[in-house]
Amino acid sequence: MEHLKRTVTCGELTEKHLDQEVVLNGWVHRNRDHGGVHFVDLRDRYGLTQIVIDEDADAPVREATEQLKFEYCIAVRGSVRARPESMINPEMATGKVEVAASEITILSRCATLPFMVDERSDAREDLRLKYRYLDLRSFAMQRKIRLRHELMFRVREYLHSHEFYEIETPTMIRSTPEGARDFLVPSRLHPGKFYAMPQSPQLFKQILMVSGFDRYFQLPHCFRDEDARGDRQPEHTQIDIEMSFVSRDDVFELIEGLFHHVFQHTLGYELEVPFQRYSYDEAMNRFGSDKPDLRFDLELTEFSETAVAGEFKVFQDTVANGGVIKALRVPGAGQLSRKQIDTLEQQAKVYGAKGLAWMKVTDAGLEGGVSRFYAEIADRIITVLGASPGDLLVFVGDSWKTACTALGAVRSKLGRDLGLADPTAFRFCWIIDFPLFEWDDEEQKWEAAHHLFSMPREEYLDTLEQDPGAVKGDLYDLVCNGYELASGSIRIHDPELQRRIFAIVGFSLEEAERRFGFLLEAFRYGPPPHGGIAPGLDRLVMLMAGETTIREVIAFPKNTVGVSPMDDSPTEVDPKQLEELHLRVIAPTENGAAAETLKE
RNA sequence: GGGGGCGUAGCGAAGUCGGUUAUCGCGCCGGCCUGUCAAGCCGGAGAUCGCGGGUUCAAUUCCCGUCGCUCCCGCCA
Repeated sequence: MEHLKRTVTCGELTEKHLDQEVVLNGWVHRNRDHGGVHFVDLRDRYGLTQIVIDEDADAPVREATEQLKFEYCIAVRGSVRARPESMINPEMATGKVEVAASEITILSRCATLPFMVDERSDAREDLRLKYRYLDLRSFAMQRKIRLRHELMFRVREYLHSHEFYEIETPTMIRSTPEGARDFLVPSRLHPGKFYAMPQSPQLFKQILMVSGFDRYFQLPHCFRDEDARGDRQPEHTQIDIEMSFVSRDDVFELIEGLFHHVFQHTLGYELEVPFQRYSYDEAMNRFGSDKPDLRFDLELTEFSETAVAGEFKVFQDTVANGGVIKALRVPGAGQLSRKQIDTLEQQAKVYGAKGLAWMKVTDAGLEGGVSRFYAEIADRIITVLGASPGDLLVFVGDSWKTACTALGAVRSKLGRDLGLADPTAFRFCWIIDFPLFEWDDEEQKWEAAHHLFSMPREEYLDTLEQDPGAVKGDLYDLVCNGYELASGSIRIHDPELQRRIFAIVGFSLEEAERRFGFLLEAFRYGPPPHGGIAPGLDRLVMLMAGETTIREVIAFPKNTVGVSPMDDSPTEVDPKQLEELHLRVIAPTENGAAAETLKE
């Protein structure tokens, strides 16, 4: 190999290298045999270089050339020469030169490919995942993986320069069933006992604060056994951050600086900081989402008061029963067909709306849909909504949350369908003042909206128990282009306050002790006030790469059913392994009644 | 757990309101070709139309079921 080792890469040759003898290593990207002269585009991570095998090349070179096929891994020795003027390829970084081969060695051969290693390859995703190593050879994938690396590097660079320590926490921890389902790891040494894979290093990073490492970060893998989506899969990476002696604004300032740094150095994109802030209530009211896409306007309007002045009984009843009516004015969408409006309604229904009322604004006033109920107050409606002829007005009446969410979904759909969002823009915002508790209808009890360790806003401290639903927490999300990119909070460090929170969600002291005893114990020893945040690294890279699934920016992702098509995990295991772990597999029955069998 | 979409050669697609030999591009195999860069030209091989069942003289096409992938709701930061 010594003799064949590359002296240059496939991306760097220019006129400066003319007449030099070089050795290149790489893969056969293209192979153009003209009978006499023969071209090979040689590819590596760094680019493409055209190799020329002249007709009068030595016999061994010609022989090797004949054998070349796509994706053969080869070494080429040759001299750099200028391409004839008319043969310059301006599309290629190395397009002004070529390498005249004097020696070609086949390092390894490649079987017939399941798909081409090519930007234009549009193989199905499951096939790409099965042959991920081939997929990753494409420049498109290499760019994304490189972006991911650059981002991780810049994150480390920035946080290091701001006095943060990168500290690893365990990947096998105690199961603290709260939030998502845990992935479990059976213990061989302790029959019947299990570790859990962390859903996040939450408790450990808080304990690191108790330890006095007042600025911590980590890029940990986090595991959640829940159904996957485009923007989430069982295993993801966080930029986990925790700081002591800080308020919310300190966390915001740090993150804004971090993101500004990262965007500047990876994409050359100048992020606007500080980010805009919206309370949860305001975001829901104006955009119908706690992760609004701010790249386009379209804002919801409160319409309850106006609605009751009309004669549409459905809306009147909704308001009478404590619900609200939300309106969305869509400028210039008056020409949408009945069918298109139907698809908007479908979208609203997916999010729980019973229907989508609509009217069109014309020169004559209001037309179509529910307009006949509002003929009397048409002018008022037009004024309230600031509407003008050609607009489409759509409405949802329901509970506040459902009305906002459903109409917000319509807003998002319109944004997509009408192409309202600038695809090259990154519009960040903070969503703050989330409710601390949510009422769980099924269990008939209060639940932590985020997690149990978030601090209530100071003004609610005296009234926590009276009206948990009204309590806002010192909780915050970072949102970009309609995606939740991070979430965090200022934590509770007062054991007494922590106990009150546990009580509200119905944890007895014993229960709390059993689940989080080690944290509570740690908090007996002078815990500092602290808070933190955890941006999702995969989603961030996904957005930066202009992708819509995080699978595109993970080297070896799982598919939507949690399978890794390349290594075909998960798999059954050897009975011996199960025995050692003191486990027995109970096959699921048809109606999933495995639990029954288990209990006996 | 629920809803939508997709499944036809190694890959990507077309087709089929039931009817002869299932079409195209890429790739693959063979040949030709001295300047291409998604090279070109000529020829060839390659498909139980996801799987199972049903209806029918006849099913890739219609019906039922099932599996796989994907998007979404639920779930989940």
